[in-house]
Amino acid sequence: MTTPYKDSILRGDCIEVMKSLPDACVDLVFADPPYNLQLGGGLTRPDQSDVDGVTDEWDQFESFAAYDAFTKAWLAEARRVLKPNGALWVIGSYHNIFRLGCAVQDLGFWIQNDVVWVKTNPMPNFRGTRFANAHETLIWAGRDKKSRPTFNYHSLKAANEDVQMRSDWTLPLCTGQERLKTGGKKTHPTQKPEALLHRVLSATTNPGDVVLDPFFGTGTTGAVAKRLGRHFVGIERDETYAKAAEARIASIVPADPEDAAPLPSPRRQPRVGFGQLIESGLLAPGSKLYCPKRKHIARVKADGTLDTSLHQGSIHKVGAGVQNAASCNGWTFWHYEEAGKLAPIDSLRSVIRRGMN
Amino acid sequence: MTTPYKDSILRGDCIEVMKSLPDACVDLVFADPPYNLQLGGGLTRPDQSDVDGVTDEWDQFESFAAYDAFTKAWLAEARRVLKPNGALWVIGSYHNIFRLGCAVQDLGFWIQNDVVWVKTNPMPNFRGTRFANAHETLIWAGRDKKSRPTFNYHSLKAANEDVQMRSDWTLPLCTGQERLKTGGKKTHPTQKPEALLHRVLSATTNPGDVVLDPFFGTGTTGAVAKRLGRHFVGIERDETYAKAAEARIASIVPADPEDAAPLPSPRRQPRVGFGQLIESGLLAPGSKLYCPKRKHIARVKADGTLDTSLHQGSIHKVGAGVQNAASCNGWTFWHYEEAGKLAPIDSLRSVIRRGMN
DNA sequence: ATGTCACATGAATCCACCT
DNA sequence: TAGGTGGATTCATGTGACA
Repeated sequence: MTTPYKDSILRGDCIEVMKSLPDACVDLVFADPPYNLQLGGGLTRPDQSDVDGVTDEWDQFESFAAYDAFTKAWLAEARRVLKPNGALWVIGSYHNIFRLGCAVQDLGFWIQNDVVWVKTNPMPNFRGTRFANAHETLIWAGRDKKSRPTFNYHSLKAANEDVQMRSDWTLPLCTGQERLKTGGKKTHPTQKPEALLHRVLSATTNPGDVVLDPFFGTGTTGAVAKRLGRHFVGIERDETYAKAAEARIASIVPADPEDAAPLPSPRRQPRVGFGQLIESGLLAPGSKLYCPKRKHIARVKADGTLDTSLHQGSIHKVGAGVQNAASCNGWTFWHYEEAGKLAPIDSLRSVIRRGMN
Repeated sequence: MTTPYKDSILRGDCIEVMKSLPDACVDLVFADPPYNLQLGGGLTRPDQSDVDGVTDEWDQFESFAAYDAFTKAWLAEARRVLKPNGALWVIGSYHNIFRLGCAVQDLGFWIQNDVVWVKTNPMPNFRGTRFANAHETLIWAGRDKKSRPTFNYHSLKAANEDVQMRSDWTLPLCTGQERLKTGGKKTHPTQKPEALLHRVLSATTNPGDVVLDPFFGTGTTGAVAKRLGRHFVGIERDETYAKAAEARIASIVPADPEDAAPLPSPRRQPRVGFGQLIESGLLAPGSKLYCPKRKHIARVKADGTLDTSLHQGSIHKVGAGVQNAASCNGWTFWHYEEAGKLAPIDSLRSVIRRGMN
């Protein structure tokens, strides 16, 4: 399916603009919604300076109700334009993240993780009345419970000292050269660091995917998407921000497609059956396989099954059987002998796979 | 005002029991309510052993609506029994924290901070499908917008190497000797570490204050309160938990009020992965890395892995691969070129680390 | 006593594909 | 769509056996 408006910034209110997009046309939505909605949106009442407690609480309730209505409206549209296996990221602070998270769940999204962006250089709390607000929260959710969102597990692990990536990410704020300036002042009050979007997009999209950002601002999502070989659709109602984003993205040089591809996952490699090892002559019928400690021995049969005195069947079933386990990965459990040493039969599968290229 | 039931554990449903308490009688509420986990079938580790998930009856709810109704009911009572300047702490994970936070706001509490408990030793993700769930979230809120909750800013700062205490707390899980056992098995599936409560109570209560915990469990709140010279009121409906808590608290020796009990360790040095060099723009996708003698060349990929014609993966795996070695420290093996000279990528990691201080 | 290694375990919404 | 099967998948820490 082709996505309209690919790699461009649409002007207008994101709810209205999303309504003009077809169903199921984007792979990912990344959203950094405002939480300090001012009068312009017509969503909150004015902040009365001298009110009694009752009115104060009522006012607070009204504001929350209006914010919730706004949140549900844009999230519903975002969900509609997501593909079945699409996913959503939203980011917020304690002012709005609980309302966002609640709406995400109520609309049928299925949360995969919440992630905390721990800031290396947060703004201190000057008045000494609270803890320094040193983090923001992101929510990663599939379109629904059945969705299987993209997750480049092996890339993340390899990039993280071969240890799986955790839900806490320590990253600096957007400062210095990266921070867009207009006349010496910051162009946008809450510009997100590209490193944050880099991690989001390289973790949960593939090259060529389309990422929608309904609160595009100065276009960090678009800039990183372009650099990583992903497509973006931005929505922004403030022309100043949109113009700044366009200029910024125009200057981005995309990575070579070869460099943008995530590490291939074993789950997506071509399937090689155990029988192919015998067919190809890598293992002879009648040869013996051993568990790592040589405690269990099985005989290879010509039809691609294993045989012990007690168990017959696939390498997995027999491996589970001899261990009295519920399941077993026969490729790593069973070993063949060569020059007196044992090696997993998985290494023979690799030989077959190499021959398939 | 005297508080009834001080330093004791009340048996029963927390909503009913709280209704029997007078208005405005406690200084702090700490609550660790059921998380409504909604786990699927069984989960096994890669070594085939079973994961002991939380499948207790008390964590089961019909729907989000049922959970929300329960949440609002106990929070409303908690708010009623709080003094005007009293405060609330709740803890949860992404399964329930957004619903908790919403209810907290809707009922008129005023959030001071959200705090993330970053776990040093979380359970990994065993199937490689998500980020390791390595944190939980706490919300600290005043009874209402006008409340001025206790906050021991200066003692926190002094105990934190004279740096302002932040909203991210790095602490280990409750394991080892601290974990209560019954017949060799854990007494409670979700016992919280005392270090966490220590930080909560020393930060936001004064000696002599009364702390109510409506989900007392095995009484971590009571144990820490007693040690720190605070009073507690616990509510627990499971007699086994309540009994265990009573025995535990009886053995606690209160600290001498003069003693500044040591606060748990400061935050650990976060891991810096090779991926962060690319995320931060220190290395561009497609740039080349060399071994010291330029015999081997690898290309940097956007996902934080390396690629030669033969090997793909982490800097360490690829370094080992090209040398045909069992292992390799990629940080010192791989070099980048600058002004015609080679420098180890470890020097770029130092740049990242400097930015994190 | 000291070091090594095997083993256990923690609030977990934890698979993909084919028939 | 429900069920069956192939086969992919873990980090930090504490305890205890054993050399």
